[in-house]
Amino acid sequence: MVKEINILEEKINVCLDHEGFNKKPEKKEVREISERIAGITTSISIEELMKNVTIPNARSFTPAVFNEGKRSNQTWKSQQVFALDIDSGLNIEGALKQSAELRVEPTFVYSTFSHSDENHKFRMVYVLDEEIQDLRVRNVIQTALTTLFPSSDKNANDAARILFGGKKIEFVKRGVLSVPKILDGVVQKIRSGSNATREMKRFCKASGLAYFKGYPHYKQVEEKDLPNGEGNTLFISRTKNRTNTINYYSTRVKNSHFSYYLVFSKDSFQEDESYSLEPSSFGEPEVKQVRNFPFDNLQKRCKLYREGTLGDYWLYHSEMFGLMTNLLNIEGGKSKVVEIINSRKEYLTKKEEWSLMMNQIKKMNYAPTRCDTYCPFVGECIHANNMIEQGKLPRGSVQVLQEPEFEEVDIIYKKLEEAFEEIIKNKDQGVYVIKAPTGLGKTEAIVNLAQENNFSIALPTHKLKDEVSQRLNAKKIKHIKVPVLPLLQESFSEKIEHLYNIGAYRTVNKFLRQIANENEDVSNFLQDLEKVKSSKRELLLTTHQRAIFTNDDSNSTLIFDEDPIPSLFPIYQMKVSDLVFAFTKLQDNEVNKDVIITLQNGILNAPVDIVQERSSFLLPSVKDLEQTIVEESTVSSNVLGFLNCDYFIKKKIHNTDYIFFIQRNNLPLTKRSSF
DNA sequence: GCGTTAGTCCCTCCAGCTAA
DNA sequence: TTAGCTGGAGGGACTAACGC
Repeated sequence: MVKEINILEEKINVCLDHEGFNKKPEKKEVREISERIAGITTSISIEELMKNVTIPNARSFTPAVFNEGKRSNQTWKSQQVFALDIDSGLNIEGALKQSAELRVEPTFVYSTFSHSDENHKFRMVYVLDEEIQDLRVRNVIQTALTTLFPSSDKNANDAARILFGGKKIEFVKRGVLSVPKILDGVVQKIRSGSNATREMKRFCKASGLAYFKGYPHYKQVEEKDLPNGEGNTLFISRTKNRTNTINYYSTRVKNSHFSYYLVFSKDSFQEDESYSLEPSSFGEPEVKQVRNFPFDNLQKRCKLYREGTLGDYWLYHSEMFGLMTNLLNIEGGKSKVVEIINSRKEYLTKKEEWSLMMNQIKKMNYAPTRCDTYCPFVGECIHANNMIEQGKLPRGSVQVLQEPEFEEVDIIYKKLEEAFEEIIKNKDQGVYVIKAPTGLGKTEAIVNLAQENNFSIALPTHKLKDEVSQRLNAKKIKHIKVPVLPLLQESFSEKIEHLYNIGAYRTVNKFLRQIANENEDVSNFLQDLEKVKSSKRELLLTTHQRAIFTNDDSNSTLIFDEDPIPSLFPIYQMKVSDLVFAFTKLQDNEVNKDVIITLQNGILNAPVDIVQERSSFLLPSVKDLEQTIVEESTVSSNVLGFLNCDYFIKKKIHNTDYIFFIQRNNLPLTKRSSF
């Protein structure tokens, strides 16, 4: 929930006289006020200022504060309050109506002593969201305000001006203005009037701002997009460098206090005020439009865009601005903006204003506005940085959906050890899963746990198994480990590899027993394996594969170090032609012939890219088939694995049909597994 | 008022480059 | 290796300005 603050309670610095009047001060009194007022710098709330400058107090004040206690344009120090005197040509209602149209509304208005119902004479007081400390910027603001209200008194614009008290407060608005907002109002007013180019140049000359592509050169940007360096012609206002800021919130979302910069004409800082109307020497970086933008995606993912284009949601000025800065940076986005403008007939009155805004955004290369600075639905969706990224994430970029939560490594490690302890103590059978970040020290925790407990540790590879074995030895922890298949002569290893490839694991064991008689290494391997199988309540190191495929009763608890999912659900692929070839061999066996033919047709007729169920009722006895396939040396694919799978998918890669399938291996049912 | 011209917007296609 | 990105060319649709 956005917290609304009472702007009127915010304090500002002015020089406020201590003497009140019930009429305009006489010349002598004015001289006295003038001499003393610069020394009376006062920090006062807007509300108190309103009370102090009207009857019964009606004190005089200067919007500026001064150095050395001396009131002059040279000793001007800073200013947050600006005022316009209207003595003729405009009544209060008319002035307020114009202010509202241009979105440059005064914070309060008070009538002066010579005000009457027939002749409105009043002062419009504008409070800014920051204290201005650069005289050039102060002059820009004052010129902007007098441009917005040409009927205002031209003689009351100097920096050191004293403003007398008045009759009463005629209007209050709980709001403050920013420098870019005032300039936006000026641009809107000039652009919608006649002879816009001439008037824009005239304003630039009067304010000292550089003229850039038909506009005064100023831009509201995010901190990161601010130009580098600050020269004589460049004024940069960084949010963090501002003083006495008033953090206001609009009725919707936080959108105050953007950074901005102003570019002054080459000579405007010089004493003689000479002005060059050459185009601004400070160029705006060219921004390339995003191409191939999927507007469909944006339609699905962005409520503001969706409801905006359909006309379901009434867009406020700042929201339309935000939408435009995003869409106009996309190729084809202009049409979408036009679509939005035409989506509601009520927008017709705003058409011209929005068209001007569109031109300004394009000319000044406004960057896409961030969602969280203007979107009313920002809390309702998981959104990217801005609307463009919401529709299309550029290659190589990352969208952070949720900030990670960090915790001390030591604390997490302790939690990990406690989790292991709990599993070991808990005697209930089942699978326990521990999700811990990489590098936390899971293996270390397991090794520590092994000091006082017996269980089986399954590691992904023999290499890692040996590493853990070394760590256990270093801590003098007794353990046994499953042996590694010894290096065999080429003919043997080729045969074993072939058997593994076709999925004939049972036959591998059978074959090893056969050659054990002539090969001592294999004999030792089998003996070691037997020892492991018959061990009871000893710390055992094994591999994921061995742990899944071997039924031993060495320990009741099995801990998988690292994720065993790749071993539990291995993915295989093979050419359809290999499978069909294997099936033709299997058809020689009369018992399964019909089943195999049906299975083969199922695969050949399966559509590509769609997951297919491998009908389980067609399953022949894999055990019987293993012998047939093993005997057929020309079959080299994992046919047995396929006959064990539940689902497969056919894919066409470079005009060749492939079958992909996932095999499902079960965790040992008699153990408590944890990983 | 009408036809011509210039400019804008935006789409498609192509070729070459490059991040993943 | 490959999909995504970029720059550039070309062209259709539309609009504004201009000349007659």
